[in-house]
Amino acid sequence: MLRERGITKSSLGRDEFLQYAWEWKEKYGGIILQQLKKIGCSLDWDRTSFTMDDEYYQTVIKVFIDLYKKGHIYRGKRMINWDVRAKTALSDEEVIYKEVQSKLYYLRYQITDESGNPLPFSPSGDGGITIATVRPETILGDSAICVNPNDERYKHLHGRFAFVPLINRKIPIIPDEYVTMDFGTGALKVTPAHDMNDYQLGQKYNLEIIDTMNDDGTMSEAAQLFIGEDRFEVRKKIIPQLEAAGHLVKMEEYTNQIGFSERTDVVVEPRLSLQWWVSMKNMAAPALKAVMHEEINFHPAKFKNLYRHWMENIKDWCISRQLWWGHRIPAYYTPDGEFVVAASIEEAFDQFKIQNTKYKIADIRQDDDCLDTWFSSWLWPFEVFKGLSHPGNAEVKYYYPTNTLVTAPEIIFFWVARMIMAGYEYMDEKPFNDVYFTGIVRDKQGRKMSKSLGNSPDLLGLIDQYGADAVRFGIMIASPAGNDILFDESALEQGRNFNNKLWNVLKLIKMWEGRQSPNVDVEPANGTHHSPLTTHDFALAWFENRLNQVKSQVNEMMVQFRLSEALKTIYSLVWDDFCSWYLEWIKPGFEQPIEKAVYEKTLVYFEELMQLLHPFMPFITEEIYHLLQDKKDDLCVKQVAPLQAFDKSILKAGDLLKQVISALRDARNKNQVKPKDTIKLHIQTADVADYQTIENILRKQVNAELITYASSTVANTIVVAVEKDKFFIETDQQLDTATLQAELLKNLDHQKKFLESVLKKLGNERFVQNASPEVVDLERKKQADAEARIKTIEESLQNL
RNA sequence: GGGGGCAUAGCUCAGUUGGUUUAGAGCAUCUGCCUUACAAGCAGAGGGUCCGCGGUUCGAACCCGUGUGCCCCCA
Repeated sequence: MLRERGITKSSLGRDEFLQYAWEWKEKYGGIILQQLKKIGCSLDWDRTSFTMDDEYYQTVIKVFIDLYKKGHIYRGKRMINWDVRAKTALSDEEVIYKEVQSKLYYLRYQITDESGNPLPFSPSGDGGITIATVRPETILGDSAICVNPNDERYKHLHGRFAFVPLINRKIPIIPDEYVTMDFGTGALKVTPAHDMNDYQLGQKYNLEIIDTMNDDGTMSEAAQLFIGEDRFEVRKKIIPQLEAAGHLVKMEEYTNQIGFSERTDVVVEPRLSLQWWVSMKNMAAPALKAVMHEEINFHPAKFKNLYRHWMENIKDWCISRQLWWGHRIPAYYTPDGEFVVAASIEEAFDQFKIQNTKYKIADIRQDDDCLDTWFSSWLWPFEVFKGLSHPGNAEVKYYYPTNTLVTAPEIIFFWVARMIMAGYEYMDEKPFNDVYFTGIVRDKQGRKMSKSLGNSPDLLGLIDQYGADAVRFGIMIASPAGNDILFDESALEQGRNFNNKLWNVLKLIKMWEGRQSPNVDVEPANGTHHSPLTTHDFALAWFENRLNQVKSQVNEMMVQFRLSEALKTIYSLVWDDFCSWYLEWIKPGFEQPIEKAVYEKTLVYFEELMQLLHPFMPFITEEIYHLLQDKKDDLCVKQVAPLQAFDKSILKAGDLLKQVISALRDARNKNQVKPKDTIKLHIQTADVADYQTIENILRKQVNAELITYASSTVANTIVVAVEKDKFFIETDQQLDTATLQAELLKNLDHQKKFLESVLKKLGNERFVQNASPEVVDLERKKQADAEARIKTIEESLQNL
């Protein structure tokens, strides 16, 4: 926003900058809420909260002071990015990395022998070690030379010393795995004051930190040489001097990434500076325990490992940020650098007075830095209910600990871990029971969505294009907990198509609204007696049981946070079981009435399907729920009915029916029987009664004009074997016996191989002895079934 | 440099205590259908040494080891 208006941050004072920041917040902060509403998040929109709200802000400050008093907050040194022109620290976001053509200088240092005496130095002889650097001016701050301990070239030098060229300061040669053997010469100069990584090494080996630079980028007195001259001037000047003294071995062209200040475009200088820290060890202990002992459950659980590793090796938390927007650190300084921590400048001055300060309140200055954004966010689970500003209030008592945190795995340390710590520190209790980690959405190339890449999908645009429910569907179907999802619009298309399907179901059922017949008992062709209620008993009973079964499955999945699986299951229930099977089974003929009982049951089923689907697709399901019948209640608040038991035998019968229908359709297809051509179907089975109950369905589904029961083979027919039963398709079509035979042989081969594998298992004595009886029984059943199928197929082959 | 993860159909991915009729879905592909809810659809089909190797086990996509290739987080 500022950039658009041509304003730079440095041209503004702090107060003016904050004005702009608030303006931005008011304008854009609402956009994300708008998006959440549009995608159907079911939240209490009257109770949004912001960490910079007055009361929350004060709580953050209170917590800082509290932790400081407890001794958990302290000041310590840390490497930061320094802008030598603006003479200010930069946040990481303000550093712009550019690829730069540099030179890599190979410099040779004089070394000592084993007893620490200098070896004679010559540009090529034994008495030296060569390092490579792009910043030769920093050698004046060297504290050590480091080599990889496994590097044969330098093993003899471990424990010896080297001398910094030109100033001859004696520094140790140390071995550490940090050094890469194949970069440069394999020997690294260590300059703790001017390089992040070198600083770490310095800490590890307790090396001297020699700050050779002033805050304006000129050399300091500690450098001994070139004092007061600019770092880049020094780089130019030092090379000829090194060359003259025989230290310069060679120069190479080298491309590297260098950080530039966003504000002044000068090269950023890593610099040690005083920052604020929170010590973490004590707070981490209960937070680690909570997750390891499953008082707090991670979904998926694989993140427990990650969490444990981090918590066991936790480092102190640097909470100061060189920013203006945020919670300003409540530390106050006198001009000579003394400081106190206090809620206001007045309180700070009171503290200074106790220390008999010579300064006036006007001399006191507050810390310029702000707190890390997570230092406010970690209080969220309780302070959002004002649990710290108004301890023990009714809301925090009711809501805390909260149920489930939904968040991204990338902030498991930044946010999740710290909320848990803050929960135990300030509430003496965990902040939530479950943590659900969503996947990170990536683009088709697998890249993370980011503002700078500009590859984030335009959510509102996608909603316009596909609909909110379709977008929700597309994202949820593809994202099991904690796995990244590659954003692919084809999943949204699937969602859109599903919406379309649901509308069409509504359309179909609506067509039946004024077209019901009383329940009739259609006399079946063969005169067998059917139930007095309806000929659709089987379809109704089957779907009702199937619905109850899926409800149980979905319930189980939801409890375990397996959301994408739950959605897939519901999707398949609606599209396959309800639409492709059930509705086709009960659908009356053209302009025929539907039986009242069937119609009413169908309404109930469809409503229940909408309720099952509602959490995933709230808009369309709510709409259909109300369009279907006048309703006083809303799906979004409707309680879910208790789960009901289901009858497995009827589900099995349904599966068999589906299998028979598919097999017969396949046979029709393969024999080029046109969809419109009717067939005569002859069934050879031991269970005639079973087929009679589903005869009407079967006739409709395979377009048969007649179904009879045969006691033996029917000649000149297409033979289809399903389980132990045989089906003979009689048609006017010329039969292609070769194709039929090939099909049967293929099937026979498959069954035989299967039987073979089962027999091999059962023939293994150790299997029969060790496996559980149920498993062995199952194998025996597989054997019997396979043998029966083989017999059927063989008989069919003989008939050809 | 430290840590974590992934590898299953052409593509994107499911597959939870190792045994569920010798692996599932969507998309893509092929065949046949404009069949009065739906062509954004219907009915079918094909497609997989579950990354390589070794081990544990009566039994491994699943557990262990190892190799290879990718990804992420932290520094």
